[in-house]
Amino acid sequence: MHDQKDLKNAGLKATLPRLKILELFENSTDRHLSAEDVYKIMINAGEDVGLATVYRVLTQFEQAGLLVRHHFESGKAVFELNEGSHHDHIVCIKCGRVEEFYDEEIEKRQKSAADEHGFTMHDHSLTIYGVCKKQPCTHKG
Amino acid sequence: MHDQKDLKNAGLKATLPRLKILELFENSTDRHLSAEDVYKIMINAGEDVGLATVYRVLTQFEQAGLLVRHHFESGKAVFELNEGSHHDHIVCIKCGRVEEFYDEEIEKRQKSAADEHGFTMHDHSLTIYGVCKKQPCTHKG
DNA sequence: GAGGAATTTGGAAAAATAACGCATTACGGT
DNA sequence: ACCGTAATGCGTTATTTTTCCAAATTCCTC
Repeated sequence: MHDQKDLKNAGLKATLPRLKILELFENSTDRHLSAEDVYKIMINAGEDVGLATVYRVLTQFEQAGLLVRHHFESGKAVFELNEGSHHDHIVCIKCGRVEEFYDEEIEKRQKSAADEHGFTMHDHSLTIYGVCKKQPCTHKG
Repeated sequence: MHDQKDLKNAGLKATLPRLKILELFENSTDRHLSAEDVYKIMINAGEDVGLATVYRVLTQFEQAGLLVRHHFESGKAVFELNEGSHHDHIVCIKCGRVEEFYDEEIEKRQKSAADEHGFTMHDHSLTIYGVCKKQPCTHKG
C-alpha cells in the first residue's frame, strides 16, 4: 500500500492532491489512466483539483518512479502504477481492455538489437493490438 | 515506384498534393516524417499546400495502407511508407535518429503472447529508446 | 478536349492534449 | 501555532490535430 511515506521517499510533499491521485491508481479497477481520466474521476468524486495539477503530479510521479507513462495509439499518454516488474501490454482495439505480459526472451533480444545497432538502450515499449475473443468486450472504448 | 495508379487503387483521386506527398516519402532520405515535417518540406520546395491537407492526406494514406503511422514518445505522430515488410524501431532520445530492425523470434513470441491471453493479434508496435553512441548524433532533435 | 457534378483543397477557426505564470493556499519543521 | 517554502488552481499559452466552408481541382461524359 502506498502512503505519505512513498511521497516523502520520492522527495515530494505529501499534499492532498498527490495522496488522492496515488490512492486513485491503487483503487481503480482500471490500472491504466490518462490525465483527463484522473481529472474527471476526481471532479466527479467532489475533489477540488485543477487539471494542471493532475498533469504536474503525474509527471512528477513518473520522474519519481511511482508511475510509468505509456504512449499507446490513442494519441494521449496513459499512466499506471510502477510495481517494479517490467511488463508489456496487449490492448484490445475494440473495447480498450489492457492486459499485461512479460517474455524474458523478448527482453533479451531487444537488448541485443540495441547493441547491434550501436545504441545504449534506455527504455523500450512493446504493445500488441488485437481483439479479445472472450467475454463481453464492452470495457469503455 | 508509386504513382497515380496506387492512389486510384486506394479509392483516392490522384490530386497534386497527394502525388507530391507520396513522392516525398519515396525520395526523402528520412523514412520517418511527421505531418509538420512534410508540410515544411513542401513549403520550402515552393509547393502551395495547406497543413490541413497534409494531415488529411496522411490519414487517408494510412487508412489506404500506403503509410504506417507511429506514435513514438515525441508527442507527435510520424509516418513511413508501408513496404509490406514489418519491422520495429530504435529511436535515439538525443538526436531523434530512427533505425529499423527485425527479429523473427520476437515476432513469434508476440504472437504466442497474444494467443495465450485470448487475443487475435492485429498489429503490434515495438520501439526501443536509447542513445546512439556512434557518429555526430545531431540529426534534427 | 470542354462542361458539369462531386470531391478535394487551403485558410481560419476550433478541439484536444499538455505546459506555464503567478497570486493564494497548504505543508511541515520548529 | 508560526513561518518559510513549496504546491495548488485558475487562466493563459503552446502544440498537435481536426473541422468548416468557399473556391479550386479532378474526373466522367460527351
